[in-house]
Order: sequence, then C-alpha cells, then structure tokens
Amino acid sequence: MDSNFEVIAEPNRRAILSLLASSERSVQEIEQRLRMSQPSVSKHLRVLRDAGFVQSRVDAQRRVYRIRPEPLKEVDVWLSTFRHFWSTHVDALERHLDRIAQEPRGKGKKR
Amino acid sequence: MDSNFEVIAEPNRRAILSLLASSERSVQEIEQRLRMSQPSVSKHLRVLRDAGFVQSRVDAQRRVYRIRPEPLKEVDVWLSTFRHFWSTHVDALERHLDRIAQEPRGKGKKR
DNA sequence: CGAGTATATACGGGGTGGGGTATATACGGG
DNA sequence: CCCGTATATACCCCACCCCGTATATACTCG
Repeated sequence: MDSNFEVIAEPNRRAILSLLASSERSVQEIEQRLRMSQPSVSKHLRVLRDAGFVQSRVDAQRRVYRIRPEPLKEVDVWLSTFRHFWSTHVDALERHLDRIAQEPRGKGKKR
Repeated sequence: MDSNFEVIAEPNRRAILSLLASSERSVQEIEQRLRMSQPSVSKHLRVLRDAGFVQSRVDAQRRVYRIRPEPLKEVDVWLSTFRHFWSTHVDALERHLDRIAQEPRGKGKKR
C-alpha cells in the first residue's frame, strides 16, 4: 500500500476512521459496530497503522485504536490545490470556466 | 469504480487532476507532460469523466478536458469530519490525546 | 471523398488487494 | 500455571485494476 489515497480508498477502512473520529475504540468494538469479521478488522487496522492513520495503546488484553491525523492532513493538503474551485469566488470561477468553454474558435465551426 | 476515493487512489489520475488544476488541456498535452501512453491517458480520463471529476469540450479534432469540482468537494466534505484534529485548537487536542495515551503502567513517553 | 490526426476502445496478461477459514500469539485472572 | 479472551497472522482464492498492443471511431482539411 504505497499511498495514503489507496489506504482511504477502501470503504471499510474509511468506516473505521469515521468510527474512530468520535472516540477511540477496541478492535472488538469496531468489529461489532461495523459488522466486520475480526481478522478483517485487524488487517485493516494493520494497514491503517502502517500508514500512520491510527495508533494503538494497550488496555489489558485489548488494543485501543485512535486516529492519527497526519496522513489525513496530507490528503487535505493535496485537496487544497483544488479548493479554490469551490471555496470562494465560486461565481467568478464559474463565469471564468464558462467563458473558456465558449472560447471563439479561429475557424468557423458549427456547434 | 464505485467511489470517488478509488478514483483518486490512482497516482496517474491524481497527476492528471493536478495538471488540470492549473488549466484545461488536450489529451495530447496530458500525454506529453505526464509521459503516459495515449491509451492510458484516455482510459484514465474516461474514469475521471464517468466519476464527474472532469468534463471535456470539443475543439476541432481535440478533446479538451477540465476539472469539475464536485467529486473533490465530496472528498473534502468527508475530510471535514477529521479536520478538527489539526485545524484549530491543536494544542488542546494534543493535550487531550496525550492524556488518553498515558498508559496506566506509568510508562510516560513523549514524542 | 480520402488522407491524416486525435482520441477512444477491445483484448489479454500480470500483479495485487480483500475476504474467509484456520491458527498463532498476547494477556489477565483464578 | 492454565484457561479464556482478545487480537494478530498465514494461507488460499477470486475479482479487479492497470498496462501494452492493436484496432476502431471521430473529425478536419485539401
């Protein structure tokens, strides 16, 4: 798994992250709430941990997982390149795109 | 391809989107700038278009592609669930996480 | 219309990721 | 210690994605 984007491409992993967004959880809690098999949860958590999306602490026999924000922050940084497309100046942008789309063609071309 | 996240999981597709972020481009321009084969570019553009990330207009024999922000906006919305982890109140959050991380067995460690 | 250019699709192959089952490892309590 | 619980890993299999090559389609212009 070589990129953060591939990590969050998997729906179950996104579900795990969303679940952990509210609070930390043990493997079993994740398993029950998301109705996934235990090995599946463990494997996804392995991927998430290796990529730095989560970290675990030990609580008796349990491993409690919680979010680590860094990789998500990196995704956010990538997105920021595009954010001007919708965040502000939307109307001006739309007008701009429309204008580009109707650029006058040099050769008279029917449409 | 059933989710926006899978679409942007592919590095070449992210490269295409990043390229189109600055301005619209023909297939050939993308092909040359990113050193990808023409069929590969066309196929990735197909995926991007089907998912709504780009749209094309016709310019003589060329197809000129440009960004459509909606799917990226959706990704941004998903991310917003996690943004409080790093955007503001960072210090309070870090203290909170550190406190949680304190294991009952007095193995205090700092990053 | 025919040639040339630009883009899209068909097809086959190789690599990989995710699921399930079975098993291994860690840990705590009695 | 030993047992039960909690979690991690091994292994196999299947589906799917991406690539390259070859071919088809679209459009323009002479």
